[in-house]
Amino acid sequence: MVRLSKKVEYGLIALRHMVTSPSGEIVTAKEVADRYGIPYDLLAKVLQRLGKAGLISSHQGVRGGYALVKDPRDIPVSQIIYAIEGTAPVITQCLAEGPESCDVFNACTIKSPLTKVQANIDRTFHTMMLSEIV
Amino acid sequence: MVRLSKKVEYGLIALRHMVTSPSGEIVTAKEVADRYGIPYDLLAKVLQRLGKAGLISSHQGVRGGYALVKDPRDIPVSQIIYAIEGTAPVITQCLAEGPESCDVFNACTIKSPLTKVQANIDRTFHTMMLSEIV
DNA sequence: TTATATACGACTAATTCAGTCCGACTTATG
DNA sequence: CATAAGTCGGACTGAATTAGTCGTATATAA
Repeated sequence: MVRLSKKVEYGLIALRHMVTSPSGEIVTAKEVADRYGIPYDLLAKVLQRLGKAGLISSHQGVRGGYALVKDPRDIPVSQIIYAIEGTAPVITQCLAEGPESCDVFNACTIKSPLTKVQANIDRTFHTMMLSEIV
Repeated sequence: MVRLSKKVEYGLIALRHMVTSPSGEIVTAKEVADRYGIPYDLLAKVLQRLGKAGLISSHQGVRGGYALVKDPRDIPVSQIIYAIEGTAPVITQCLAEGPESCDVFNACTIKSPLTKVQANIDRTFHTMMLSEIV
């Protein structure tokens, strides 16, 4: 399975929504959830993580919400995924968590070749910017 | 999560083993399982699927086993994944199973842009050949 | 005839993901 | 200063996927 999580999908939808909104406008989690039929609680958590990662700014209290602060051309998809999932998109466990996590590590013959595949994946997600997702 | 399944990892290890074995030599599931510390039953199933897909030949009975029949330079990784998983590596459900599978489909604004990312992934797995995994 | 293999489906266990719930904190506004 | 509208964040549950196991059938070399 090589699939983006729902959280990432929801995050991208929300970010795209912000990109296409009037510049600097604050948008709430509820608005986005209603607009796109996304579970509110889940989306809220996703936006919080994007906020903590500094990809968007968050404003608490009445009339609070989230807003884009960076140029979408400067936000690679890889960064979005990392902010939401806490890990980069990595195709094997040992590449993600190190040798200890794999109980075939010593006998494994493919980890080195697979770094080539991984490099391509990296490039894909690093090159694609939020601005291209519109 | 963007990760190859254990089945695919095991399949790649086994295929690599065959590629590096003396040409045309028959290798059994047990051999490979022991050699690399892979669960036998699981590996057996993986090899059966690779056999059914025609990527390797299978031989039943005493002194049976599996052998490479194609040039590893003609076997793209995408084909290996498809043979083992039954599906191509696709980053969203709606790209894999069609609109019905997604309950946000109509409101979803990112499916079209994501096809660009998908195209890169496709190219990566389609371009990388088994011969490069050695 | 027997030992050694693959073939294949059903099943269970473990892990991950999606989604929900709840209480706390922040702040604009009447 | 009370209240409503927001974010913040952890704990929890249920669903889905993946990993691994088991049993039985079938093929075949010796």
